[in-house]
Amino acid sequence: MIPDRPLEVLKAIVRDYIASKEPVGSKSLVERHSFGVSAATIRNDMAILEEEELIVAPHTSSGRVPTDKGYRMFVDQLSEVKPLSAAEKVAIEGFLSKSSDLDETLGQTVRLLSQLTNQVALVQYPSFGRASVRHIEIISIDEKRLLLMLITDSGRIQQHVLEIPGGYEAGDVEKLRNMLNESLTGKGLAEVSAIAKTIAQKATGKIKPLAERVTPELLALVDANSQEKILLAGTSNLARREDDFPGSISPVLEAIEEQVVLLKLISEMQADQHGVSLLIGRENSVDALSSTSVVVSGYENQGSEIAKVGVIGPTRMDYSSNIGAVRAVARYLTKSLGGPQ
Amino acid sequence: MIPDRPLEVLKAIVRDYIASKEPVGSKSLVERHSFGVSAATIRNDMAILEEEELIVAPHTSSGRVPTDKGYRMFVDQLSEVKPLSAAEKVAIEGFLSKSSDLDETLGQTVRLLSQLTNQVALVQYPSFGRASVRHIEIISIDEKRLLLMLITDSGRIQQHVLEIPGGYEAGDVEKLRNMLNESLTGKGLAEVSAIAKTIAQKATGKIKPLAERVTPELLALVDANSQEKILLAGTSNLARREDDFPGSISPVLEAIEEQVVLLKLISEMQADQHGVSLLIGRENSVDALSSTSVVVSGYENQGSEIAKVGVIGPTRMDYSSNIGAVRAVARYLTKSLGGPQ
DNA sequence: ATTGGCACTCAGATCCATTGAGTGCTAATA
DNA sequence: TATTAGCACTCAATGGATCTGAGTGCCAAT
Repeated sequence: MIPDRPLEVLKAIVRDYIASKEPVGSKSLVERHSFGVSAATIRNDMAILEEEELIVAPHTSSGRVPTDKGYRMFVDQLSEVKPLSAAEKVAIEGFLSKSSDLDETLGQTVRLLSQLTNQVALVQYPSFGRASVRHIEIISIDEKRLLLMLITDSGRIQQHVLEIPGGYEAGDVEKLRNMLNESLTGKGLAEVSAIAKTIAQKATGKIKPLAERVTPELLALVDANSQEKILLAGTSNLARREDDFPGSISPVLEAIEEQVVLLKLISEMQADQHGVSLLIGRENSVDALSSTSVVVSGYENQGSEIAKVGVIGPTRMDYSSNIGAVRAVARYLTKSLGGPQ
Repeated sequence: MIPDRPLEVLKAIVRDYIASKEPVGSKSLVERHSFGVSAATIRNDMAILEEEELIVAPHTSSGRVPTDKGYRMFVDQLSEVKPLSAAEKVAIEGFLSKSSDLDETLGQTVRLLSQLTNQVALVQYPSFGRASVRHIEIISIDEKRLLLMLITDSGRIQQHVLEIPGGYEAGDVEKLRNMLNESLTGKGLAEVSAIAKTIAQKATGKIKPLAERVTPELLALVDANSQEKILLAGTSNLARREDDFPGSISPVLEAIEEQVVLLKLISEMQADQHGVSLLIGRENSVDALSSTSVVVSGYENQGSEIAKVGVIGPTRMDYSSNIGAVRAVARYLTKSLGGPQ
């Protein structure tokens, strides 16, 4: 077990390094913090930390830098989540209380979070998993085109324009819509496929061709809905931290733009005691992201977690603040979504 | 007037510089191109070009680099638009022929264009200007909530969820929807405001409170619709060109993420003879973008230009290919949007 | 108008000495 | 046993000094 003072030293090293971006040495440590012991003692403590691979020296005889493991210990045991300032709280409330449209809300959330943290922010669209059909609508656009809409109880709205080469009759559309809603409203998206097919079969007379045209599209909508989607904001915040990335930022940006990769990453993350989950450096499996950390938290709609929000930035980030911000934004987002229910 | 050979030299300089990224000198010029004259002669020509501020020497006694003015002359008079390869054409067709949903189409377009050009691609959403109402729909979501939708003839769909604290009756909703559609379908968005207000006033009996609740939201939708919007893709392509930007790319990325700035920029651009319009370097008024060039083309729906697509990248870009790609994508996009009409 | 020749320039590479923050170790101390 | 002062040592970074070579501008000859 590592004694207390060395851990305090680790804490100081992480803080100083985050603040200064320079490897931190024993002398500057005793200057800035009042450990009540001499630099030589601190050096001994640092030797222990190095032994444990919590810190590392970029080159012989230079200051030390936290390792991923060091950061991990820092966030897990040594740091407290920094609560938001009053101003920040006001900003969040003002930002999120405006709209009841999901698209808008998520868009604002991600921008807000990126401003709050000065990192790249991301928000995942409510995922399909447990969602169910709230309503299906078919709207006439013109003589040969219909707009098919699927509204889920997570608030997500998916639509698709449908060509009906031979035209259609308003009454038929009406009937089909009623049929669909009667059998599908409240059903989980996973069940839609089977049910919709039986509807297409049961349909008779004039409605049949229409039903046969519409139901496959409906399934496509469900599919599209199940396609996970991520919103990003503040990419330039990452670029501003250029020198935190060995070589070039470009591969990092590429990886972040690759939604599939990101989705896989965050979907594997499980919240810890703070309600927040994070991956530090190489803890994530994406090579290009080996010098970034990801902080995410789940947000909920009607009491069940539906998706995640978070930030991604250099491992050398201010974990205390970022965890606080992500957690707060996730909470407000939950409130904002769950509120109108 | 500048004689012919110097212009040829300019052309060669631009090409070589784009390819090599190094300032190009007289010797390497005569080596790579067969001018049939000696390096000294080329030097004389270069002196003329420098006189005209078409090229410039980064430092005394080094090769030359094109100025913005030089690039401008290159694209206007010396280069031809490179036609797309067969493979690229196939890629475009395959990409764009899939979907009839505007959101999807634009999303695919912008990704396609960024892949084709290896630049940051952008597409502007159809702008409100000349759009008119195609259809208004009000859908019941649950007892206390309605979904209000506005569909414009440019294909844009805008929606908003509406709380009706006291609940509503289905029949009333139906009546209101019919009223709205009768008076508004086909009207320009600009006229909606006035008309909608008279509807709210004319409404009587039970419908009145509902109308008074819905019409302001409808106006808000029109407003939201008039809010220009840009889709971006391929930001990392810019990062990959890091060294084309003096200092840091970060301000460039910031400027590009700032939609308002970009919108202003591209909305002021008017297509030239190629159907393509471009701003080179400082020709645009945004300081952070002084070392980028913007290539855009308008795309159309039903014969009237509705918005722009294009790319943005370092001034040192391959204009011939990029102009070709942007033009082609704009055309295919027009076809893809206009087609189903 | 073109060219070979030549002196000149200057960014960038290479080399070298210096500096100083920081280390590890040891022997003395509390 | 834990701490400390002292000291030799390391090595990245800094700042000349020098060298190199691609490239220029100009001039006299063709």
